[in-house]
Amino acid sequence: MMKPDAMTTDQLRLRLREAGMRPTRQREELADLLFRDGDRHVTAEVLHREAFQEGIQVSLATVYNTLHQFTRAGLLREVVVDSGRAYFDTNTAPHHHFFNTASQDLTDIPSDSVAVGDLPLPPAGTEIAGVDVVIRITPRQS
Amino acid sequence: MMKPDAMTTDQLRLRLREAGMRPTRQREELADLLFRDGDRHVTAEVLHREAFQEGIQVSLATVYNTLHQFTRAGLLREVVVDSGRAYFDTNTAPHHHFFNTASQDLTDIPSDSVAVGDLPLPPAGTEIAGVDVVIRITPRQS
DNA sequence: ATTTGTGCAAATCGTTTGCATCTGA
DNA sequence: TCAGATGCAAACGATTTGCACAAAT
Repeated sequence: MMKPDAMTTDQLRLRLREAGMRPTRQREELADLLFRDGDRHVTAEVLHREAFQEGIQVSLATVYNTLHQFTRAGLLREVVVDSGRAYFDTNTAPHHHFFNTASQDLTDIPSDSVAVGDLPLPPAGTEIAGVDVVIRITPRQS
Repeated sequence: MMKPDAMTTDQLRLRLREAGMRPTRQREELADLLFRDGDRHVTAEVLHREAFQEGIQVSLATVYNTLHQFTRAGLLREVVVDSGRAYFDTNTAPHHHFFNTASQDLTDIPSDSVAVGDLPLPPAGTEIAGVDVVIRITPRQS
């Protein structure tokens, strides 16, 4: 059973090639981790630890490089929810997020369940590059 | 001519007291910088430099402490738009932001010009703590 | 007098970079 | 072969912290 945005190894190698990246062992293994199980939200640290646990040998610096290269290639999207660490989302389609401030957990909001109405006109000389909606959630106290 | 959310020194000292903070010289001077001219969006670095230029003597560590204490006291709101530095907004009312990714400039969006429709139900066991909308803008190319 | 705040420098955290070494085409 | 990728450690920028000193109640 395959999630809609999962990719085969071949598709992935092709995308890397198209983005001018060689399909190296590290990039393929990280890509597999990222994309094999559908939507994921990772930090560099988390991905690095996970790779280590799976026996994938890759340095933290390479994880950072790879996350940014994948982002440039359109395979990932960076999500800003914390002014202290960067999150990367394997779902590159426009959508928004819940961020649990207690657990630091980032999850997608089903794309049709938040309607942002008319956007305001951007300031003169600028244009809109993207719209991010983050709903901050906390454990319910009761 | 006074902006609606400007505060007198006395009002401010009272708010500090209510929040359990002593009105010290540094806190009063930083508060004056922050609140005397209406809405502002500052980083710790920017506020520290500005204080220095005005001859206010205060360390960067104290600026950080003060920004967080003011935030806890409800005088400021932290705005997350960059996964590398923290911005603080003197406008604590619910509203949203433009963030110019080229100039790193943060500005308010008039509160009525973005309507976020029905909010989705938060995941089980959680409740909504806040909704942030950030419209990323770039200089218009043309 | 006692508590709280401040400043400094050092520590920490996430992230980036320089450079020698390795690897894929 | 050789441009490009990796790993490591050092550099980095933002932020926090420990602790001696100063200021507020």
